[in-house]
Amino acid sequence: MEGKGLSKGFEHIMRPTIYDVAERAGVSIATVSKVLNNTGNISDRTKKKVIKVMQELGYHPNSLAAALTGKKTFTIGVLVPDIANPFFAEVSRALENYARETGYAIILCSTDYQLEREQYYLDLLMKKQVDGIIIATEPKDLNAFQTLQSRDIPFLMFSIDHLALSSHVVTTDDIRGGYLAGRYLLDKGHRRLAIIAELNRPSGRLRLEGFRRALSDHGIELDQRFIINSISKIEDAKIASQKILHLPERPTAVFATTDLIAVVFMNEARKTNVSVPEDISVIGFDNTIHAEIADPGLTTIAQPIDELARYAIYKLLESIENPQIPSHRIMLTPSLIERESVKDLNGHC
Amino acid sequence: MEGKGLSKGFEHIMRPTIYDVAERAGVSIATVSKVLNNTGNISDRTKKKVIKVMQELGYHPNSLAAALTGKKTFTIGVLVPDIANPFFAEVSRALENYARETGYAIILCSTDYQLEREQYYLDLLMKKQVDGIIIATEPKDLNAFQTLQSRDIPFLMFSIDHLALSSHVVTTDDIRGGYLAGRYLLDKGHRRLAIIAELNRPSGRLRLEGFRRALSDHGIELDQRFIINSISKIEDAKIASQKILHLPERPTAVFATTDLIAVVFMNEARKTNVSVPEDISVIGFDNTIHAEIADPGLTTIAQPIDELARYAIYKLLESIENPQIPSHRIMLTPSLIERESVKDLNGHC
DNA sequence: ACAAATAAGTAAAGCGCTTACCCTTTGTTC
DNA sequence: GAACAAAGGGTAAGCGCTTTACTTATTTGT
Repeated sequence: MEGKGLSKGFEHIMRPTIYDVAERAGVSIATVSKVLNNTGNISDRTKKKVIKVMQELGYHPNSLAAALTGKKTFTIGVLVPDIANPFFAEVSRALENYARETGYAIILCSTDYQLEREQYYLDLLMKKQVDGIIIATEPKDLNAFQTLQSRDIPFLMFSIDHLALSSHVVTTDDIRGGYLAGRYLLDKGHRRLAIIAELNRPSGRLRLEGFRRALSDHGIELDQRFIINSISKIEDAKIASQKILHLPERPTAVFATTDLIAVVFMNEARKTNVSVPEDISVIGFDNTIHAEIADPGLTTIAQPIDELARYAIYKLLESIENPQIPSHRIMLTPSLIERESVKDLNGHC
Repeated sequence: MEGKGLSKGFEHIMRPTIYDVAERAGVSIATVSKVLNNTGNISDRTKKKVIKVMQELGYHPNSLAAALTGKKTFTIGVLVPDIANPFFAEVSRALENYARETGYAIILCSTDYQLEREQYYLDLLMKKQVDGIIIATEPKDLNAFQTLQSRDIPFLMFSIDHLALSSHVVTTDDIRGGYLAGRYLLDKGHRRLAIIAELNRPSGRLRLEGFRRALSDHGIELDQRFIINSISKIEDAKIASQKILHLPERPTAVFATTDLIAVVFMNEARKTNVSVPEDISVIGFDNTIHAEIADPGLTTIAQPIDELARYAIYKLLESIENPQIPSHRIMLTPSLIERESVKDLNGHC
């Protein structure tokens, strides 16, 4: 036993180990381990004594060593494209919260939309032996994911989907979201509708699809010229907004597939002396802080972030416990948050 | 050597270890370790062979095991109060970015302003043997930090400071920031100035202090009634804004100590038919996306987030390498981002 | 051509913990 | 009070890697 514990005279620099606790408590390391994990049969008296010593020594078990034997690190990796994007910031927050509740920590990886970083991080997470991975970046390189599959690392696609991958998926029903937006505008009496969509992203296209269906269910075909493409960045959104504002026959309502685009549109409208919602109505998507802070408040489709996160953690942990479970895809329904950016045209007929 | 590697017939479930690589490459594990870390003397031929085998096996070294011997985990913990707050989201992004560049991963912990979570996370991070910790939450419980000190875990306070703690500190010079805001408004000819400040936070009070000094340097005393307290939340900010808007003698300019407050103020002003910047000028602090997206664009004091993050990582790694280095406090100067929310009164004299 | 120097590898001892598996005490039952 | 079962605790073998100390193969100088 001698020689395993604290080197004498170096107490201040060596962190105490299980040997130190054992020695000082006059028990074996097995006993200490058992009180640590509440396993085996240990008398109350011994337990108390050991715990007391741990506190005296300021002992914190080394979870690395534990993981090396126990096989679990209680860490999960989360891959997002951009943590500074309010949507992903909210997502991270929610994921982190549920992870904590179940005793897991999160390694956050922001890929900045770069494929190479995606690879780098996936590699890193594997090296760090995370117990599972949540992926919220659009998969560019299927290879990397196939590696995950083949190495039996549980993972889950969050808020995105890929047909080539048979993994767990937790996502918002974007089609339904788009439908919801369309339906709402129609209900409010709007007939000439435009959309600014992120056509380069699957979710943007799905939202468009839902929107289109809402209209066609109502006997209206979405005019091709009223579909404007834009990525969710301020400059791009400005350009797209101006296109809409200068359309020969201006629509009475616009559906923007992200709140950011919607807010930028509202600003551009104001600059062009077009008032929201008096002259033109706007509806967004995501219900980020932008929607809440905007003036007038932005009516928007809310992704059920908290629910998504809860399911994601739940499903992931489930498949960590039992990798055999066949993969599910869970699609949660978004909901409409009504604020003041859509005018009710019905009173005016 | 036999018996250490892959259990036959279980190749698909056991991840390959250094033993498997060694066996298959016909070398010892020491050799494999050396090519892995590029240490020692290994011939090119052997190196190539080993690398080839690693690829064939899809071998990823277990960094836990490495950390258990090598003493470093290449992981740092980051404690923020709320990852969904745009400022901290940006901070996390920047920190993560610099950490990645230096080969470190980040465990992100969002305390949600709760003391108990702070403790929980600090404990977790110690268990996970992080190499260092960056703390961006205001220290409520000095005890916990003292533990860090006593256990010789390098840590660094980010964008906050505490006089009782002698640790590394990287922060924005809030006083100078407030001064900058005041100076700018004065330069633009404003004399009747108000401030909405987070008086419950040190940074808010320092910004107020700087603002006050700018005025007094100019022979103006900041009127006590023109100092409004508010936390940085929409509802609170609305109330504070209304107080200002209904002041008997309305100020010509307002300094809000966060962008969120500033933007809410702009919205409230608009609702009250007070136009920004025509009737009242506004200047914010932080230069978050809110400022950029606002209409009119919000003139604001930018915290040098990227620089702060760079220094923070740099300093932390430095003290990981060499814990003897005496603690420094680095204060970076904020800068003014000019947009359209402040009117120049000078032309009108 | 041969010792000295250097290059290329290996064996083995941990790192701090978990976990079979084993050995003592006690208490229990008839 | 003999026989047996828990309860309480200890021993020791790893987990996958790094590293020191050491052996053996290959150059190099003269």
